[in-house]
Amino acid sequence: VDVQSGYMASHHQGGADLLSRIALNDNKAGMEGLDRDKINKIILETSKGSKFYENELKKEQQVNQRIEKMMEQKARITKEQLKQAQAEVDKLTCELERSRELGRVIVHVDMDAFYAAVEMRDCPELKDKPMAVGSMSMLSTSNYHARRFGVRAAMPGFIAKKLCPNLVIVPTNFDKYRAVSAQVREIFSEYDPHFMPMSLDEAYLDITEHLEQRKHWPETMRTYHICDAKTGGRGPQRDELSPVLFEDSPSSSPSLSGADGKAEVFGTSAEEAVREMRFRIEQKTSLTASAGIAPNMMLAKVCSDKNKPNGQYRIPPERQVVMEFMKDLPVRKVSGVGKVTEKMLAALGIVNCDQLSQQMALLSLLFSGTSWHNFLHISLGLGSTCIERDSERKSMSTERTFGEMSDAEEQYSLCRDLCHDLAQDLQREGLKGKTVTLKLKNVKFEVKTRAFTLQYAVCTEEEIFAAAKDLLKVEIDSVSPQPLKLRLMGVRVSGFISAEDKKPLQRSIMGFLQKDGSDSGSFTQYTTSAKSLSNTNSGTDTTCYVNKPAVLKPSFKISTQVLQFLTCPVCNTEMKDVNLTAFNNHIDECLKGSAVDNEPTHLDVPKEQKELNSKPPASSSESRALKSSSHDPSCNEEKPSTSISVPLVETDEDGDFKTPFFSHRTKINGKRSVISKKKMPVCESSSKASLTTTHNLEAVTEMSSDSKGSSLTCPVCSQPQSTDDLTLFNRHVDMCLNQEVLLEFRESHPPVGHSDEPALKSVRGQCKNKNNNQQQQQKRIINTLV
DNA sequence: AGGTTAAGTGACC
DNA sequence: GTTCGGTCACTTAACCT
Repeated sequence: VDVQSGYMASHHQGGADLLSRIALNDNKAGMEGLDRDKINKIILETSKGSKFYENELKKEQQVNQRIEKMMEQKARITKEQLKQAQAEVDKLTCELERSRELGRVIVHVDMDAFYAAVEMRDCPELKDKPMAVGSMSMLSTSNYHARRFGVRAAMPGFIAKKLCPNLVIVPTNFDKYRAVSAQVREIFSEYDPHFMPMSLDEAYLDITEHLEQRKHWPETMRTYHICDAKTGGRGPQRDELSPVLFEDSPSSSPSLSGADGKAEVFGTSAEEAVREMRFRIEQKTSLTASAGIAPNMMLAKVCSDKNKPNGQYRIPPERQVVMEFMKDLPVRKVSGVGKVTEKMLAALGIVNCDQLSQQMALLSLLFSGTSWHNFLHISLGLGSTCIERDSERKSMSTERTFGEMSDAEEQYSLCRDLCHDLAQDLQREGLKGKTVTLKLKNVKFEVKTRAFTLQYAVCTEEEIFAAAKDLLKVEIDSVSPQPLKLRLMGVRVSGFISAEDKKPLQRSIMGFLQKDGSDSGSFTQYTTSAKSLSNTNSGTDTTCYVNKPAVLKPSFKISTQVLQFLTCPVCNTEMKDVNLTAFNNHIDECLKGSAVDNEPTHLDVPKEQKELNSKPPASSSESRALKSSSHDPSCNEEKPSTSISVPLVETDEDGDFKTPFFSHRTKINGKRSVISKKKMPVCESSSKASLTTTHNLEAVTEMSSDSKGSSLTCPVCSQPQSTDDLTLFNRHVDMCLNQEVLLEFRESHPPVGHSDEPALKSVRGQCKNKNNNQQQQQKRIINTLV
């Protein structure tokens, strides 16, 4: 009879409830009115006894224990506490209410069953068959026909086959999805040049400005013609307008008779603009999309699901309507509330958002600040109202699942492969990180992560492997003489040196180069790897490299600004009209080259510059990349401001799978703005990050500077500096450099990163301030390297 | 007080 | 017969200094 009822109910259901994480999740569109019991029975029978199933049971019990703890905690809450909590909640509610923003028109667009729809479009035979995209072990998505059988995304193919023996499973074809995605994004950018893609098939738009202008548009600008199969250009024979998603799928353009040449005029309202956008998407790609229109992202996201597929829904910007909408909304529908949160809330008798708002005081006592603040936002129908697309990537990883692997040699070998792949990805984006994490999943599906934070940022295969291998060794040793029986291994690098950390170094080098010291702040260095640079004159790799560094990931903007008459501090060559990136590259190369005993290649900057300026190579893949980039709205903000045409291309291998994900929730809590606005005071950032000039210098610098930054030692003259002020310190370093001590410095400190033992010396120099544990690990790594 | 580490949740398909 | 993914961000809790 009270809030406990939900919990009690689940307790008494016994077995059935124990499987809440295995049972069919019919949260998604197209899954209504299914015979859940029958489907769940099949899923259960197929899963039962498997290692996966056993592990899910274990996790389920862990969640149940969490809930029990929570209930105990709840029992200890006094009326007094509750009252006080309520006051706090009320106060915050007031503030939030005061700052409620209803003025923006936010749209969330989501392609319907995207991968499946693409495959159906390109293979008409699939049209009226239940099909899914993926493999026997995992499905990415399914068409609506298959959903009727309970087949859905994230379901293993073999179970799907049990549910639907006639299911056709098509392997994924990401290149195709990326291409279609690019088409769709072109349309998005016309309604909001700053739209935020969340994945290949999904994006948020702020169409407030568009609507403002649209009001004054003549009808001709809002008129779109239906294109038939011949004039459509895109796509194969289209006997129908779009793939059949659902038998009763609403026709997307009811006013069209289907006759060629017919046109439709769209109105000026938000609904009409979005309907127009969806119409154009369908015309262009033969695929349908659904959309939600609301005053904030959280609501827009919920709305886009409401009339899926091929529909849209709008919440007008009125508080009353918003609250009315939220009242009956199940919490699970909100992005960020997953099955565990759902279950925890259900234990407290909270299923919909109305109940959520009723229990806020209690929740504030049971959950962490961030959690209950998030709940409060949801219960008030609040969400982020500004769409920021830029944000810095926090980590990069790669992992692989495979058949049982017990042989240690094989495991090390795989580990190296992973490091190799990861290093490539990191270098493609010019990232270096300090923390290396190894992820292992054994044959019982138990996941372990083991991390180690180095004193310096790394990005090469050797460096990453040196750490990862060691972490792996510890795990292997811990179970020996039994072997580790793995089914997955992954490697991650995080703790990237941030743009803020890099800036002072640019100031430093700019101060060195331009004695007046004007400007500088806007430059962000592109840290390249010694490895990729060493290939500079060795063929395809080079061209690729030169043309690709402009991958537009948030943390990484290349300055293409032209600086006139730069003089290389190493070889003294004067370079004209070189952008900073090329210049940095040159210096790296020079430093390396002179240490390795000058190969002539590293001085070949004019050639590199020529390549930068010249037309892109004719290689088909690259011209494709260029073409798409010229339309890619993501390039907008970072367009080069100069005559040098460095193509700004999104990585064409990883595309949006690596688009950083930020839920509305993150933003609500203010974290996002904190992150993006945060300007770390220079003094607080660790010394090494701030005083490096290029990454080649960086490692050397670390050797001589104390890891905790209590005293700073000049990397050039090796004299400890009395100041803690990094600006002053940088100035000193600049001066030192100016005095051409550099040459001497270079001879006594051969740059690292080119030999077989990367950064070994810098590791050695760093151990002092570490605790024992880390010291030991560090030593192990050193041994490994040696 | 703040960084690291480990584990888990949630998101996308 | 066998078979349950890959990538990223965030939170939390425990631990360490």
